[in-house]
Amino acid sequence: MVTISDVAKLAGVSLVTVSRVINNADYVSDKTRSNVKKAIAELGYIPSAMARGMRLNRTFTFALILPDITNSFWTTVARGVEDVAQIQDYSILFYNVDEDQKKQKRALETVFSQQVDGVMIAPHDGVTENLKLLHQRKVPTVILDRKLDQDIADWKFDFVRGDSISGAKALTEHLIKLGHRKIAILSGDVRTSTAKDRVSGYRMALEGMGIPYDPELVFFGEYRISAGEKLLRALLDKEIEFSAIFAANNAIGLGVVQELLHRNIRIPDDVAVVYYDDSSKDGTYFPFFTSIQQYAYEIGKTAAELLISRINDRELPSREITLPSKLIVRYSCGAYQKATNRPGLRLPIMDGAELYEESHLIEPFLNGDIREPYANF
Amino acid sequence: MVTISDVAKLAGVSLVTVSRVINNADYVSDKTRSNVKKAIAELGYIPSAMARGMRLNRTFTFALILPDITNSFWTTVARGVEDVAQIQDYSILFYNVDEDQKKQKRALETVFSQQVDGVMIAPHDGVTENLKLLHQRKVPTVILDRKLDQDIADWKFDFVRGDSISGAKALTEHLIKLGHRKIAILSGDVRTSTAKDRVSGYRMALEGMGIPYDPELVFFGEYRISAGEKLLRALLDKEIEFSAIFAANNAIGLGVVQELLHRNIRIPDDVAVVYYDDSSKDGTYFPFFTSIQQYAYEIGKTAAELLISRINDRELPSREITLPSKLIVRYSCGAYQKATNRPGLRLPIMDGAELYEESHLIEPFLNGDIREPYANF
DNA sequence: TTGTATGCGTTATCAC
DNA sequence: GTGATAACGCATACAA
Repeated sequence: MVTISDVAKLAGVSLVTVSRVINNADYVSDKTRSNVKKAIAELGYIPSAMARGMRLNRTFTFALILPDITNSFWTTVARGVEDVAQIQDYSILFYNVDEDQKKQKRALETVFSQQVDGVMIAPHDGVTENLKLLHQRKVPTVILDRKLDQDIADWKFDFVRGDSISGAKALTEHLIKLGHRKIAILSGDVRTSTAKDRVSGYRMALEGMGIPYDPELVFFGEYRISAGEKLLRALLDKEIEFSAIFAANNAIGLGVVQELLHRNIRIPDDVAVVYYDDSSKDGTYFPFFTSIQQYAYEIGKTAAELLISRINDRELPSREITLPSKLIVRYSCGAYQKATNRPGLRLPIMDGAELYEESHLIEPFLNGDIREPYANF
Repeated sequence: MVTISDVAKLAGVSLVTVSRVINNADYVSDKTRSNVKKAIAELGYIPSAMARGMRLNRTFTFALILPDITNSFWTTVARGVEDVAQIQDYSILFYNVDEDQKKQKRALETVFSQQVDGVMIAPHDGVTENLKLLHQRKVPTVILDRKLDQDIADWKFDFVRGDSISGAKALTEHLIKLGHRKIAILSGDVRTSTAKDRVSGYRMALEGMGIPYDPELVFFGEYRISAGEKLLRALLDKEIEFSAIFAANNAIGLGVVQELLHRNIRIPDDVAVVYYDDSSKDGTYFPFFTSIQQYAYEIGKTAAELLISRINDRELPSREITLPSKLIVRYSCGAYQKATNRPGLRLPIMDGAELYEESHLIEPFLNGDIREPYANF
């Protein structure tokens, strides 16, 4: 391995001078500088980030800890993070933790040992010991898309999330307007704030429109395909009446659809399905269902920006940013005309499968700093 | 920050002894050991990976350099990599490079400076200077899903990829069997081997069935949505006859579909569409189109296993693994019955959008080590 | 404008 | 069984 001393030797200067050239600090004569640069090029010298990190106590690396890199919502968040990181010359240590307590813990331990400059995490539950460690060790931290239970006013964490409450409210209201009264909601892990908030929004919509909230129709599980299948089975096993299903994320939605297909239950003839987290910018994923689309890319981008600003100034007050969501309404040809009596965008994908699509930005329900979505999304 | 000396002080031993306890090496008396462990717990000591890395010349980290984390194919590959990494206690430095030469170069430079133990990369083109550096610096490297142009027999790189040639051949043969004779293929960047191989497979299918290969119907561009749109426009601008489109990956497919919708061209009434890289295990992504599904998770998993084995033994001969693909045939209700005169799986998603789906493992065309897909996929 | 000396936190080597 | 010391590659305080 070629080190700074090798360069120094070749250039006939001391290694301090080389260091100065690299960090273009202090005074170095033009001649020395060019000599050193030549030597660097000749040897293909690349400074060791490790040695540098040790000396500076700064690694220009942060950790990104996500529940599931296979889920397009998180993928898009990651993309937002990556784009900012690259511009600012940060590297990303990536960890997939599957909403698994143990994996999250192990990821965080690794992260501590790696001495990253900051952490972005979608925590599994409200507050864990691990999160507390982030606070105690004063690691700059951004909480992605979720809330913490515990009062942590002094923790100096930053938060970026979608507006789950209004999103779920809008989605539920859409179903109610279509005439549904018995709406089942299949949500994620009850410990995640989004799973709870989406149920809250659902409840607000019902009660706001004079429909009683029935706990029998509310299910918590996990944000994964298998959970969607399982929750649907649980719902069917109860043998209670319902005409629509609200899947609290895309994975649950997939599970629901699969299980419905498996049982030969038709959508939307027998049951309507809507879901949260339509992360496709393109609308061809899950093309039949009305859904909530979050500004996932913006969530990632904003989070990375917050993190970097905090790394540069740890005394910043805690910031909390909530981004709005979008309701994507999709009807079949006939249903749309019946409901609205006007034409929409026609998606002639295949015989009889025409589709109308409309998109509505949702009014924020939450107080606080609701940022406008960026124009470039 | 609490260091090994802090622990030593508290435990009343030298830091060497603490190191021994941590790495459970050598002889340490049970009493000392438990004292040290207590001190570690009390202080919440976590060893510094950086210092450790410097001393050992080993970071237990590898780099994963992918074209697009937003694409479900790469996402699934990444997931396979992550799962193995986690089990083997490796961290992953992740870089998104967008098939962009400059970004790839910068990622690799960062990677060198980080002194990762190994690199997994889907290289942008056949051979770049950067890749050569990986060889020269003897960084254990796995090339993901692509081939290199240049002869690199002595480079000791490992390779894991899908069987693009047979996949494309099978997909094209499917179209030919449906009666298509003029099939346009919209492929990726001409410098990526997959873009070329998919065209080769396409050509083999045509010529194998006595249909002349027409270069006018062959387009290279990029593996992204915008390129799909652009290539389709280029195709239409030529005003030549065609009845089917072969999109060489899912992103191009999305672009094609969007542009077709935009122009009110119906699928499959006016033109048939098939595509490569249906990475959804669930079949609800892009549900209308016949497609090739690769064993993306296995590609990632295998790659990580190869990398780790090479890290542990750099003298291993270069290995090349090609995983087969699967042809997912999807018909509309009517088309299926017409074509096969038998029933399939009915997907009653919505009025009139019934769908039949069948899946066929593709016989490998390539010689060499073709591994069976794992059962757990 | 340049160089010398020191230390970041760890582990390998050798000595006791 | 345990400890002193050197070394990994770099950047800084200080000296020249």
